[in-house]
Amino acid sequence: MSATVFDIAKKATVSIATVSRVLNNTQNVSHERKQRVLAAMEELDFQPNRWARGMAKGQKNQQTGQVAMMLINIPDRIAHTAYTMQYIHGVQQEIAATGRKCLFVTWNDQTDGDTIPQVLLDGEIDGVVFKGYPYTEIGKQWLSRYPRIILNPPAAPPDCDSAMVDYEEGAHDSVAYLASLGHRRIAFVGLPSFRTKLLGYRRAVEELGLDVDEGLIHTRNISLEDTSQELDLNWAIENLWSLSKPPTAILSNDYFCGAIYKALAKRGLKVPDDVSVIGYDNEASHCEALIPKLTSVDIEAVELGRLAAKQLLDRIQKPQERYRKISIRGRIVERGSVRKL
Amino acid sequence: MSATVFDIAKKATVSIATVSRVLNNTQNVSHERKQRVLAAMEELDFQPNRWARGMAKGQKNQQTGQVAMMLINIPDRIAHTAYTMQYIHGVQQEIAATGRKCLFVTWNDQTDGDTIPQVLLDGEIDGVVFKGYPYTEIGKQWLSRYPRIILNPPAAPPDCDSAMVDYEEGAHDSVAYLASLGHRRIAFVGLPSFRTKLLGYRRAVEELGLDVDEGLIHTRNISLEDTSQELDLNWAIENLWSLSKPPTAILSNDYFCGAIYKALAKRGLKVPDDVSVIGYDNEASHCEALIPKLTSVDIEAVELGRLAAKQLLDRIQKPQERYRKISIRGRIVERGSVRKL
DNA sequence: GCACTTTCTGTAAGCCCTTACATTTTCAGT
DNA sequence: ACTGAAAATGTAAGGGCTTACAGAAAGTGC
Repeated sequence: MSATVFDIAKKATVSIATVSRVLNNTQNVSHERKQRVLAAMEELDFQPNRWARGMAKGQKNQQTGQVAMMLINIPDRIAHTAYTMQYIHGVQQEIAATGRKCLFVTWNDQTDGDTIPQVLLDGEIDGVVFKGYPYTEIGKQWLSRYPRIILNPPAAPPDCDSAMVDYEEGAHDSVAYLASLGHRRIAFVGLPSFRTKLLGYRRAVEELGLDVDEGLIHTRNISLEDTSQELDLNWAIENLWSLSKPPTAILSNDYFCGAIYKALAKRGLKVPDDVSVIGYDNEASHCEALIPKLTSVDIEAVELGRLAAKQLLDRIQKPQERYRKISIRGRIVERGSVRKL
Repeated sequence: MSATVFDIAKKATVSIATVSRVLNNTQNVSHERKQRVLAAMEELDFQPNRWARGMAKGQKNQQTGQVAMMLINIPDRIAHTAYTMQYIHGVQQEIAATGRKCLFVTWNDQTDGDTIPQVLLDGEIDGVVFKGYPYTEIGKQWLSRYPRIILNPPAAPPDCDSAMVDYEEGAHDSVAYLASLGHRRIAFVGLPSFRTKLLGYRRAVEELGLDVDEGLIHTRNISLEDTSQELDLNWAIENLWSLSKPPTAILSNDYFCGAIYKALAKRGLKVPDDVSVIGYDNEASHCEALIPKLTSVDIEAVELGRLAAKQLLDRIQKPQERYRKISIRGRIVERGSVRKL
């Protein structure tokens, strides 16, 4: 049996109210009595019962002070990356900064079936920042009971806040960056799903009066499988270099740049001497493994996590306001794959 | 104001005891009344107040059902990596599997000063899995109040459980693996701090009767700074190839292998045709960025996290038992940097 | 129908705090 | 020394639930 306020009060010969006041530092208590109480607490190893506290605080404290960071149906391949870690870290930092706590939850319909995470079930959270979606109806329902914000979905959902990576501006900025170094013919290599990036690319090319040439744009379902990927990118590079005027720089994704380097090397082209290459995502260990190290657009995942958490906290206060879509502009991290023309 | 048992009782015209019995399914309640109660709950959207419940249940329920996963004084460079993510994921999985919840906490003496994380302060956790140490005395004290386990410290501390990556076996296994492919002269390149790995290396070399040659072992304070690192590893490779019989394989760390590839290339040596290279840590995006992709020893971080959490849960049950040091053997992930001799 | 067991149900006490309100003490200003 | 305000302290009322205990209803065997 652990000590209660009564035990402390008796030991320190004060009233329970005084004990409580010392405990919460709410009102003036004479120095001498305070010491007595503190001493008694120390001696009896007093641990206030948190349920009793919660109960006594009553309505005023309906918030649990806990927020969940959820990874929903994220395959390990994606979950186990630096930027997922960054998201989580950002979220946690912001939550901790307000004295709240961050629960980390993974939820996988494949493995868990219809099991709803315990956290949602017993409602010990005020809201959730999540990445990915639940597949099941029942899962969606449970999630929708809480104030929430989704991290970087392909498209902002209509029924909650979202925090997006601004791929358009990122692509725009990297084109502008290359242009500022004198590049006029910039290739775009990516998947057809890179629509937003392509938008940014086109806008920048137009704004800056660079060479417009559809031949410079290669979007194709590049295989994620290694060997085919190399073939795909080889093909892309061959096409680019069969243009009457080949590009002097290539815009792509970190993930493809290894194969791009290789394809360029095959044609005897050196990075960055002959061609500048700029990636996207700034997956550090990837970029730094390449030789030369890859210049890339950082998506600012930590900051995005922080903003998302901040927005969630706002949302918890004001459940009624219109849903917001916040987005964040990336930042170019210079390494060794781009040179001045 | 949300509904209470009284409201339900009134609505269903039963006593609060009956409501409670339905809620907890503890005693027989006639079918008819049970239905009435259930209906009333549904209608009033009854959510039992968890503080009141905790309070009423009293002692029987002293566990909070929450466990913290803490990153203490881990610099971002290390925190934002795939394997940190894997640790966390493993810990979370195991904790969730027992119906508990996982709090994610970062704690940084540099930025936070003497601030103790809220989680420790209000004791809403049953234990903690942590990576890194608090620097301050007061921090250590707070941490030591809880059942805990440390993830992969340089050395197992005497005052808590620890979960270690078995670098010795990992190094041993990779030597054995190379030996099984016909390699007899295997170089070891790393930092002086790679003592455990070196132990495994030597043991394997001896066990398997491979060439013993101190010249094959290069431990030196390789710089973490890019350009110097290249110089350091260049120097290592030069030394190795100035031996009368150079190695046919190199054992190192993922992080150094980029520069090792480059140094080898400089001497006209191709990986894996002329030299096999095997890394350590299996940082996927790093290994896969290299060309050829790097074969590496996976530290099984997810599994280690899981084991650590499991051990912690045990520890919480049996606080008195001797501290344990659990360790886990890695697994070689084959990619393209090793070939049969 | 009676005595007795078994099953249900209700009353009320208690879990351990916080805090409104009442009371006592302290202290400045006269 | 006396007054009134400010500071310190204490008393007691909950807060929403569980559960021991007692009492009512239903079921059993004769």
